[in-house]
Amino acid sequence: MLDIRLIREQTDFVKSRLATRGSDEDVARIDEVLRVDAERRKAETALQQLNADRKKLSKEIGGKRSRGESSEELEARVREIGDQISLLNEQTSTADEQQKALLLGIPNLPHAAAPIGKDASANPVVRSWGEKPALNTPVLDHVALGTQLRLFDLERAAKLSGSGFICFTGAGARLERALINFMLDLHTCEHGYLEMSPPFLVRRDCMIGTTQLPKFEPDMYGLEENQLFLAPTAEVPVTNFHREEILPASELPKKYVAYTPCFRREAGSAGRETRGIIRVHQFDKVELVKITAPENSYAEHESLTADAERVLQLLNLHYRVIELCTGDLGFGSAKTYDIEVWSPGQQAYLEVSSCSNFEDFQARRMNLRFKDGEGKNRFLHTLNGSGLALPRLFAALIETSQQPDGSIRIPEKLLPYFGAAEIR
RNA sequence: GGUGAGGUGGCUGAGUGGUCGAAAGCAGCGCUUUGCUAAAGCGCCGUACUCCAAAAGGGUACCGAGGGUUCGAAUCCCUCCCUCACCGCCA
Repeated sequence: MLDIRLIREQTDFVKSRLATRGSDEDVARIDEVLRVDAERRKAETALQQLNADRKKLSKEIGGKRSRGESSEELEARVREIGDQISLLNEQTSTADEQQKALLLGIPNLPHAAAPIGKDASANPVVRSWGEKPALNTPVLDHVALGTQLRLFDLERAAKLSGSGFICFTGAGARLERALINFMLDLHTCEHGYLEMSPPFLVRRDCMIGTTQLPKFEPDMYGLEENQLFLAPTAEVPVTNFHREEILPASELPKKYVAYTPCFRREAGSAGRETRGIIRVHQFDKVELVKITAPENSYAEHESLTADAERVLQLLNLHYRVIELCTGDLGFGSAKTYDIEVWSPGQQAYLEVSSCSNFEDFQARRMNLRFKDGEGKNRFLHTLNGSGLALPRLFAALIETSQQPDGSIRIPEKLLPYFGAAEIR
């Protein structure tokens, strides 16, 4: 959520930053929100005056009554004021709700240095690591490999839950578990994150806090009766863990890592990148979340991205890092790096992590603050990134590690977790 | 799921219709005095919104949330949420 004061006081700046995202609608919403804001404040000022009058007169009535004097005339006047108050009350709360709804629908301002561009084709490659493996056999993709070695069963999974679900089996299930444990250990023991195992079902307020709602409700799984949502990412429960809190500066930065399954409708993505286990309705992910003072958030963003990259380096998988241009940037993000691992089977880079700095955009929505050195309450900055998302990592890993005889060689770092050197 | 008890400021805890944004204590900050691994005294000490060109200074709202009664609600009524205890059920 953008600061209404910033919108009021630096309207042109806000508009020009928003315009880089490429949506005229967002820019138009600024005028709309300013109009409603002016209305709201006008009504509120009048309301406050009336409240003050009523308060004063009511006290006078109290005084008169205790002295045994008549207060009928005053009471009539206050009753009149009361009527006006309830009218204005409605006006202010309507304007207030309108303003809030508008603000919730306006995306974050891209960072000043963000590459300008219309869509994903304009995302610059920031760096790449390793090289595409030279596989001399006919290269199998993860679906062929997985089927052949019985690592997962997509057909039977469909029997359980429909298309877009995975059921890992045997060595595949074990490899999934090994990867999760490997990543959790890496981030907790070497990168200093605190492990968390949060609920997967979260309340509506949390989904608003981390910007999944209200705008992206069609993409979420919800449980109508009790107003809970299946978290599409651990970002939601973990970031909201401190919602509505004022953290002491001494406790910053907060660094959390959590493994959770993630649930996404992926509405409208049918047929796009849907082969095998690349885009599914439920997948596992290890997520990194940081809550920091504003001064440090960009440094923390770099190190968070590096922490996620480390997973691929240790597994010896070729990847590249791209920065999202203004037109491709997520709704709440000011700056995002995507980490893309190389998939030999698809001859393409697959996104396995998206590392974002939301600045205070989420913190405002969840009223997440800290006490700074001067004792003032200020909004924190929140960041997150996958570290990493599993199915795609799984796919790239087995494709990269395939041997001429059709077996898969397990990377050295995974041996303690997997317990065998190969899958055949 | 049932029954009961509760939800007040950073914490503890008063307050059952009128000068209560809220006593008191603790913690915190500042000053004074004495002086030494501390004590005493005094003062300050919530958040949000809003008015004013700004500062100074006003104002309004907030006692779990939302409604209602009333001239006036922390205080009375209703609904909901949460916490605790006991019972039931249960991985």
